[in-house]
Amino acid sequence: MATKRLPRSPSVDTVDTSFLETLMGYNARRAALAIIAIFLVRMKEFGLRPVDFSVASLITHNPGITSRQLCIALGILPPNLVTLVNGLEKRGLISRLPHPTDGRAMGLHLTEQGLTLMREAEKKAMELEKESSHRLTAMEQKTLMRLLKKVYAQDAS
Amino acid sequence: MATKRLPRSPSVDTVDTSFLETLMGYNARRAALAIIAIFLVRMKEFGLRPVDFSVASLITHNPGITSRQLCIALGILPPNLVTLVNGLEKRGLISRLPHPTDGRAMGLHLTEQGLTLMREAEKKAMELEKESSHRLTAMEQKTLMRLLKKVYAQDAS
DNA sequence: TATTGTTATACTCTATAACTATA
DNA sequence: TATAGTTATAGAGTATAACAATA
Repeated sequence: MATKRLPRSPSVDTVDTSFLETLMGYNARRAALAIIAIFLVRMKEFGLRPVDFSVASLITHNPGITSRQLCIALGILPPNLVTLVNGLEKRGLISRLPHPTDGRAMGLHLTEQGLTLMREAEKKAMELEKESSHRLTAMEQKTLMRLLKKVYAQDAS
Repeated sequence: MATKRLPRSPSVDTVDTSFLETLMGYNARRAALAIIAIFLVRMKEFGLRPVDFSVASLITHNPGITSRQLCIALGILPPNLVTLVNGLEKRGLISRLPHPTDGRAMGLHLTEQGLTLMREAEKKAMELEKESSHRLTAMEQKTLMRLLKKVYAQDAS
């Protein structure tokens, strides 16, 4: 067996991330994950992950919304929404009522228990805003919100 | 028109998403997903998903970087990075060389093939910027980038 | 004793095909 | 024929525990 000498690689002292930081996708993903990380911790008491919360919130503000409408609004695929809705129903937070005009569809509604929980959960979610963007001024927060909406506008993904 | 009968579940004509849209996390996630969706399609020719690209890009600009450094910089857990690095190595894009001072670590480097691919991939990634934020002015893009960095600054997640 | 890299593994998230009942 | 909801399932993504080699 011949002795094979491998070249040694120079070590990196501080990692240069400057190129990645020029990419909008990288920055948007990092920012979203940072905010979601806070959300996960603070909303744990309600047993609501970000998507559960989004679904429940849309039902809150759109009584009688259908699964299909939820899927389109949130970019969730129908098979994956089933699990989410079933979970909320099993916890007694929502109920399914027959749709007034479409016999295939079901209208989703909050129960009294669901309403009580969502009132608290949405209040907490609003409080989290301060924590999520505490490094930004009020004006910067408003600007960031507007620009983010502009980025994903017209998108149904 | 006949008399309207009170339905058990009123239907929703247009979905009201106004509350969710007041939340930074919701907007940030939607924006990030919209950009990533474009990335997935356009970078398919290179066989690089967002995380593969991030790993390969950091190796490009930090020759000799270790797995541990990659994990910290990108918020990836060590066991999950192994699969990513193995994939890049099996494709002949990167190679592992012994670390100059730490016998436990390996320095990661691009191969010639990897360098050729990453030059094209990073060029394409920069072109994607126009597509990702074409609804924003140059000034707005600069502002958005700055504010996003401010949101996730000091975060290692 | 602590750290780097790794294996094994489990759990969540996301995606596709196909079925049912209604339209 | 098309659509709403569902089932089953496969593939990504992400998490923890534990181990070998080295510091």
